[in-house]
Amino acid sequence: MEDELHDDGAAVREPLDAVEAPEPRRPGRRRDAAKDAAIVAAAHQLLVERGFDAMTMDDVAERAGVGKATVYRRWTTKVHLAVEAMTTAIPALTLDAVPDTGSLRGDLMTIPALIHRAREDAATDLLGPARDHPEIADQLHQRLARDRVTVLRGLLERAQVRGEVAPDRDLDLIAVVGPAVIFYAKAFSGEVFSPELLERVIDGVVLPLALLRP
Amino acid sequence: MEDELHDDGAAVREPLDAVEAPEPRRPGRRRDAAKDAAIVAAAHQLLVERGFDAMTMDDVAERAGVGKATVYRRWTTKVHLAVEAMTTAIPALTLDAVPDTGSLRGDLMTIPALIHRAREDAATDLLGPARDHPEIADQLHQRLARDRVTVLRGLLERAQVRGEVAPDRDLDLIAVVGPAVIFYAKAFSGEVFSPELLERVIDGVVLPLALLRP
Amino acid sequence: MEDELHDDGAAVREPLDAVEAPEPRRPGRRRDAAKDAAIVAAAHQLLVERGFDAMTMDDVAERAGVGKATVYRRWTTKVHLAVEAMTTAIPALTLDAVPDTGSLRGDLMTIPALIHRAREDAATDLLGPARDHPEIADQLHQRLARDRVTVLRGLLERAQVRGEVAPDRDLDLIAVVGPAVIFYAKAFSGEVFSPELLERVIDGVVLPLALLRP
Amino acid sequence: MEDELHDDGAAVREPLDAVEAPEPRRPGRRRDAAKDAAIVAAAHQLLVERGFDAMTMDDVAERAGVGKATVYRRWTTKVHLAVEAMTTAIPALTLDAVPDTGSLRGDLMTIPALIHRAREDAATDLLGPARDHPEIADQLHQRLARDRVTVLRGLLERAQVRGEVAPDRDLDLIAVVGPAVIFYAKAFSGEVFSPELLERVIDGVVLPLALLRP
DNA sequence: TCTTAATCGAGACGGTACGTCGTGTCTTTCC
DNA sequence: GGAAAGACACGACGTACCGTCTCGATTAAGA
Repeated sequence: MEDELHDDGAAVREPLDAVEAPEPRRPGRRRDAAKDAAIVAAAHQLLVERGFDAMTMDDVAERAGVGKATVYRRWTTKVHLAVEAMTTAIPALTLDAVPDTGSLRGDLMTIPALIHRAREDAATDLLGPARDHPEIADQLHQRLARDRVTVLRGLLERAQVRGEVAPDRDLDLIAVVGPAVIFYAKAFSGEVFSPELLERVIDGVVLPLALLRP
Repeated sequence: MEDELHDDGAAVREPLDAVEAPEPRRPGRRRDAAKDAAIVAAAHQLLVERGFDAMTMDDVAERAGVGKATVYRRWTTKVHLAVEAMTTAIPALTLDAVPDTGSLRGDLMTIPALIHRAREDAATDLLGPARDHPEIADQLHQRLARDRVTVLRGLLERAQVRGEVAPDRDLDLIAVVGPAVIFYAKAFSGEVFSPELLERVIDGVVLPLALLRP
Repeated sequence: MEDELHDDGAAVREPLDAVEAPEPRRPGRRRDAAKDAAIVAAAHQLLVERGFDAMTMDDVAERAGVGKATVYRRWTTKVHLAVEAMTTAIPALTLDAVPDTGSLRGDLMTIPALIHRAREDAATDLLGPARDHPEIADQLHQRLARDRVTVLRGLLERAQVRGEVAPDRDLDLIAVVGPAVIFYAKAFSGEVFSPELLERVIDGVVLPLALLRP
Repeated sequence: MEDELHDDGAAVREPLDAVEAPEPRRPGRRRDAAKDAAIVAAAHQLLVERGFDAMTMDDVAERAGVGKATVYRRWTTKVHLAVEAMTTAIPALTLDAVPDTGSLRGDLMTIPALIHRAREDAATDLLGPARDHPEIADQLHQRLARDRVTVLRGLLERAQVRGEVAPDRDLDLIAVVGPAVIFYAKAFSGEVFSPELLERVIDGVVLPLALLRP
């Protein structure tokens, strides 16, 4: 998924059905996957500890026990690395991960466990710098926003099938409202995510918009 | 309003009616107010053209036709200046500025004229850097978010008085939903503000939440 | 003399006789001459201690108590700085500095005091790197070689006037022989300069070539 | 001759007539002698083209069509390789190579053909770096200086036997003067070697010092 | 009018991160 | 085990930006 950003130095992969392709592996020492992990881990720690500006590429390299060239061989820029570090740390979110509780409200209330607060702060720092690297911005948006919205849409559809949600609703819009309010609250008033806030949003916004009118 | 940030350099001003105060003005050349404007203007241009990171204090000074010291005499930090530049460019928004069209929907639809798109892009860059300067973050939040939410709340109240809005609604929450969705759309999918988006949000979210059920 | 290398930052100087020229001093803070000295001194120490390759620009800056930019503002390159450091450390040599002992041999024997061994070692390191910077190479050659040869030529002329040296001799060539042999001995056999070597060269080469045949 | 520097990697070679020796050859592929030549050639070209500092080990390997490891398996250091490249390019000089013309002047005038100018420029670059590797410095000195001085001494002795050269002269010193002046001229004034320079040195320095006084 | 004090433009300065590149070593795959 | 390819640790280089300081010139107030 992050292949566009994270140049893995390998030849273009054969399609899976090209069975007889003998995998023409180039010679030469291969990139050590463990370094990737160490670097990303170090970057992530520093990002959370100090924020984007105060994180240093030298520090990343040192903490990862790696030379600077090894870092730059994989990520061309501090921004690239930071984005990867953030998005890797935030696990991809899929519909399967959300248990089907049988009611839309029940489903939605399971969400808090999926959110990683500290990371998001740091991620916000990246919105600006990433603007000049569209591919990067895209990756950031994917993990930070679109993934979640997609999952929420899935839950709404599930509930619609179940008959809980009215058939004429703009699910795309409704799915975006929750994350939007929560993000906005944090960005502009420092209001941290809390179960109370979540509940208020669910009962005050999402359900009223989605559910059948009594 | 920005007095805390914008060091005036002058002794605290006496109230106008304190006639007997002998105006203890220090000697020396007075600050040239025109410079303030030139600097803010230059900063604002660069912010919009290039974004926060790529804006340089040397560039600001040069474009303003001013020495760097003159900039730093007024704003202690690049972040301070940038925030001032952004918030100055975004005029304060008050309820009085919104014409009373007689209906909530009508009121809400007058909003587009009040939004200055380009500025907001740059403002997002400041969320990160501003985090370590709470006073600054606060100013940013004020102009970029709270002002608007307050106005919206005012409109909702007006409509509630009128009987359009149900008396039991969480107006604080509803007032925040609109800006939140629009900001989120821009930050995470580059979706620019448009009248269509606004209409979709008004008709799909704000009015359904606010209005009396039929 | 080093003006071409050491960018003064000052406007072209008026000729001395342009009395009424008001010296149009550019505005702005002037370069601190003390920094020049500190940097050159630091560079020279490190050059002698460690040699050219092991001398670091960061170290120079640190030891001089100066930022790296301050160094690079004056010398564009490590090579430029090193050459300046070497040539500054080797004081310019002029004919006046050599006492007139009354005999050519006497004059020549006063030379040892004028030679600074350690510096020359380091200077040799610069011959290679300086080759791509002709102006630089020139400065190096001036102090390391031409100055000396010029002084020796002066001594020979003095002796020629006195009648010690035959009138038909190729003084340019004879003046170069001494330094050449001594440099060659050091470069290619590590033979350090010593009064004995000097005496051997004077009595075995210079005087036989210069003096009148008995 | 360069065996100390050029690690053969092979067991000490058996004399050719040791037929019964079962050749205890270690297992594994043998080193390809052609690579040695290719590497040295590449190094030499780059040395002449760009000088020591600008020559890169990666470049050498690439131009030689060889892996970097293959280079380092043979020469432990860039300096080692460079010295080998220079000294190999400058053929060993022996007395036998100089035709006996019957006169000292005639012998000396045959020298130009033996000098390879371009190489020497690069060789100068090595004087500095080689200083910390005494064995290396020694090899450099051998080829660049001692070989020549030895040959010149031989010529002088030949002439002394012939009665051309006075019996009381310091031949060691006289033999060194010529190379010294020529090297000095090149190193410090960029004066290239030329037959004219050689003639001037021979007639102005070497012969006057060596020959019997009329 | 002279003194004093602050502002101004220009630009030097200390510090520090960035991204690049070179050396010498190590790893992988093939021969 | 040699060889080509190329990853790796280390560490220097030269550039750029931030926020501070210095210089001489200018501009008020107060004596």
